[in-house]
Amino acid sequence: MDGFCHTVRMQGQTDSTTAQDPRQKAILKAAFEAFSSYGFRRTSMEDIARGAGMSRAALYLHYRNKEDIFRSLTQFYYDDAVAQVQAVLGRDLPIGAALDQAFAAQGGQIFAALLSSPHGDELLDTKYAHSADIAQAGEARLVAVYADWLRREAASGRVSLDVSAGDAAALAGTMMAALHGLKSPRPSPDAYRSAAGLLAGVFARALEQR
Amino acid sequence: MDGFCHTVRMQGQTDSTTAQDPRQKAILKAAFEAFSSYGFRRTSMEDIARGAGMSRAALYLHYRNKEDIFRSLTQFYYDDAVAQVQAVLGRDLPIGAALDQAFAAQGGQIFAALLSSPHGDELLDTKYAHSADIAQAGEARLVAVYADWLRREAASGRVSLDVSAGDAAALAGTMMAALHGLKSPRPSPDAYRSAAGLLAGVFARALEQR
DNA sequence: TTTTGACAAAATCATCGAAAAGTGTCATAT
DNA sequence: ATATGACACTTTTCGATGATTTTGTCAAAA
Repeated sequence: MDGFCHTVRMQGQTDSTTAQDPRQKAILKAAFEAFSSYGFRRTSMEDIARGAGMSRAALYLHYRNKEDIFRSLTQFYYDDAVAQVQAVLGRDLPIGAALDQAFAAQGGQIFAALLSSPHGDELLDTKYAHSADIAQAGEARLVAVYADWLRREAASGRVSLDVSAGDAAALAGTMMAALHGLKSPRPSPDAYRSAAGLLAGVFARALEQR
Repeated sequence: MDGFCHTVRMQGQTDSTTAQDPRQKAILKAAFEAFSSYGFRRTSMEDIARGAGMSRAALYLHYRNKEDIFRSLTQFYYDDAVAQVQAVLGRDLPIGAALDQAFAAQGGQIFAALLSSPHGDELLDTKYAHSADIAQAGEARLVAVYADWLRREAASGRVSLDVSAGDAAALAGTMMAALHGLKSPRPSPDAYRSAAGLLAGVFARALEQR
């Protein structure tokens, strides 16, 4: 597991900060390891501190408490996902390939690994309980990224928004929801990838200007 | 809430029987009311018996226990959903209308109301814990119904299965999963209907022979 | 400055027994 | 035939207890 080196922007109680700091990176990484093997409740600050190579007291110099760390991790995931999807969709690929790669980039990330861990259920609860706001904002950002892309492609005449009567946001929202649905049977990464690819093909065909 | 008058077929521990019997109908209806307002755990056999206008002892003449009642309710939902979807898809409508009506018929039913009740989470857990087999079989039946329809339409040249390389079952499965995804944000019935309609349009466009 | 050991406060856990509620199955009454 | 009251049994609930763990914040050491 790698990739804990991007910019993380906090909100609400959590201060605005970055994970550029190698210490923060180490903490998030240690927290990820601990959460995915023990779950949220069973992970103590001691566990995380030890994993990050520091004392528990030092940990409190960086994060207010366990919830704060989890929220930061959630924020990190969405920042990462948004960046990746944005990168893919900015690459001016054919519709089908763009959606396929965007879906893949979005699915195979940090949080997905967390949620498919042995304690996935509890971590999902935790996500809703402690970072519902971040998740909601993150989903909204993702929807916005897809919607922008749809509008761009529509403007250049490569896609038609007739399906949603021109409403790019509604279409993007439905795309996201449908994509989430593929995760409900807790499929293997491979099965998920293939279903996501199929779904990408469906949306591509539905959108292509004929 | 109405519609407890169809044939219910049990399996496993549950005996094969029907809900034609007005008593059974009354029991299922009472159970539905109780489950949706108290949740599964907090609903006692006494509650259901009273709601169905009989003594608790009489209830045991019809169902082995609470789990049995819940399983029967699950079975009832799927039988109903399959019948409705089958009816819609047998009506030889245009692709878009067929999917739209099928999605609607499938979503606005008994179980959907249960799961969007105040105790939706617990009831969802209950469903997985006590009737995962029925749910899985039901989902499979639904997928099969859609897959059959896809094959029929493909044979008559009205749809193309190119998106899934000719695999009707995979396509049907992805359709179902995507449809499930629309429920994750716990939308209002109206919002769900509109998202389902949009999704139906997307699949219709992707499938239409051009 | 930066980190930590140590402390007090808080939360969690296991255990207990008594009270309450719920379950399943009779013998009996309608 | 059906349905029910009543009985024995099991499960849940609750409050109280103390041991244990965890948390958050210091003053002090490196």
